Amino acid sequence: MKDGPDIARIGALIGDPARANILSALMNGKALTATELAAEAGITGQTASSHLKKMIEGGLLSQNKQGRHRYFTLAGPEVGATLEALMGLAARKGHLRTRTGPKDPALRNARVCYDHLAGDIAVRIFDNLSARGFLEASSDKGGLRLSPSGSDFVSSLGIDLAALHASRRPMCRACLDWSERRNHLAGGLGAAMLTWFEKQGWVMREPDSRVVHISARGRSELFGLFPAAWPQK
Amino acid sequence: MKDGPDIARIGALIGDPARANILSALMNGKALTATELAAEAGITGQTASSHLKKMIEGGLLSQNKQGRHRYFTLAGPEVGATLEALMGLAARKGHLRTRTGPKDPALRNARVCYDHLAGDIAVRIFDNLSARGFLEASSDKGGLRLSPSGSDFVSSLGIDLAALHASRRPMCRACLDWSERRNHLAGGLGAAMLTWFEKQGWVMREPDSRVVHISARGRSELFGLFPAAWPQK
DNA sequence: CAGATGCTTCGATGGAGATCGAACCATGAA
DNA sequence: TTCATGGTTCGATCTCCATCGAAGCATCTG
Repeated sequence: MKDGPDIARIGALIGDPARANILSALMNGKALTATELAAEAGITGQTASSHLKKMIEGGLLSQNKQGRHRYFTLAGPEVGATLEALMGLAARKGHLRTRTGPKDPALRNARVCYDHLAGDIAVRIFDNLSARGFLEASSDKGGLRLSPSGSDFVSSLGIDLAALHASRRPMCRACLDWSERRNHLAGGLGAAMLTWFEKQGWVMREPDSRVVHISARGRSELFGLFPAAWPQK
Repeated sequence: MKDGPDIARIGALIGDPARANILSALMNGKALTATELAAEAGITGQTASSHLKKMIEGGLLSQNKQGRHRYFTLAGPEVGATLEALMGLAARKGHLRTRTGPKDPALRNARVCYDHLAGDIAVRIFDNLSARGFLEASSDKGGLRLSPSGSDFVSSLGIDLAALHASRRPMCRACLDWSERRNHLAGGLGAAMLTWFEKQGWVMREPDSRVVHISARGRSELFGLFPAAWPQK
C-alpha cells in the first residue's frame, strides 16, 4: 500500500474546488496574476495566496515575479496532460450529470490544452496526420515521431523543424482528449502548430477561456491541409 | 472557470490518504474484498465501506458481488492510466523527498500497471517493438496500432490476435511510466502480453503488490525476443 | 516624499468530512 | 435453526483546513 509515489498529496491539491478552478483557468497556457486567479476562483486575495503557495510547493504551478505582479502558470506540459486525463474521468463517470454550460459546445469543438489545440478539430487533424503516414511510433518520451514524409509536410507549412529538434522537449506526443475520448497532437509540434495557426489568422483564442474560434478563412485553409478528416461544413 | 468537467470531484476522491491507498492497492488489477482493502488502507471496515461507496459513485471503482463477499476493482484502464499519470507528477515534483521504500527498486524494475507490464523492463520492450517498426501511429483511440510485421511477430508468439481485434478495447496504447518517465505498452495487447509472459512462467506477480519478478529463464527468453533493448545482464 | 496597488502573513472562525463504536442486514456453515 | 462472518448504516466526535478581516511588506506612480 505504501508502494509508489504519494498520490494523495496531489489529489488533495486538485481536490479543492477553488484550486481546481485556478488550475482550469491556467489550462489555456497563459500566465495569470494572483488577483486574476482569485477572481477566477471566486475567492479573496488572501485565500488565493495560500492556495497558490501550496500548489507551487506541490509542483503543480510555477511563478514568475515581474514588478509588483506575480504571474502563475502550470508547471509544465505533464501537469496539463494529467489534468486533461482527470477531466476525462470526470466527464465520463459519476458526474455525467454535469449540466453543460453555454460555452460547452464551443469547448468541445476547439480549445486550448495548455499549449496546443484540443477538441473535435484537433482530433480530426491528428487522424488526418496519422492516416497519411506522417506519424510513427518511437521510443522517445512522446511515443511518436514524424516520419520523413511528415517532416516534409510540416516543413512545407513553414514551421521551423530545426528549432523544434533543438529543444529538449519531445516533439510529438499523443494527448487524450476529454471531450472526444480520442487522441490529439501535443508536444513541441502540437504547440508550434497552434501558434502557427494563430499567426495565419486561422484561429483566435478567446481572451480568458480555453475556447478557440476558427475563422472562415481558417476553416477553408485547414480543410485544404487536412482534407479527408474534415467535417463537411 | 466553470468550463469543462468537474475536476475537483475526483481530485478530492483521490486526495484522501485512505482512498489513495485503496486505489494503489488495486493498481495491480486484481479484485479485492472490502475487508482486504480496509486492512490495506489501515482503517476499519466501517470507514472503508463509506470510502468504497463514494468511489463507486464517483466512477473510480466497480464492484462485483459474489456470495457474501464484495470484490472491488478499478473501474477501467483509463482510471489506471490517470493514476499512473498522477504518480508521475508526485514522483517528480514536490514530493521528491519520498523516501524510497524497500520494494522501490523492484517496483521500478517491473510492476503491474492495472493489467499490463510497467517499469524499466516494459519500457525496454516498448522501445524494442517500436525500433523494429512493429508499432505505428493510428487514429484509433489508443493512438497506436500494430504494423503488418508487428502482427506477424505477435502471432508468432502464439497470442490470439483475432480475439484482440474482436474486443472493443483499443489494442495498443502508450502509457506513461512514472518511474521511467517514458512510454510502455498498454491496451489489449499490453494486457495479453503480460498474461502470456505469466503463462510461460517468465514472470510472476507478487501476491499482494504490484511487484513483478522475472525468472532466470524468463530473462533469457525475453532477451531473445527483444534483444537490442535489453540490459546486458 | 506620500499614496495606491499587488500580494503575503497572522489569527480566529466555521464547516466539511474522516473516523470509529454500536447496532443492523445478508449470506454461508453447522 | 443457530451461529459466525462480511458488509452496511447510523450517530457522535474530532481534526483538518478553507475562508476572510486586519495588518504588514513590496513595488510602482506622482
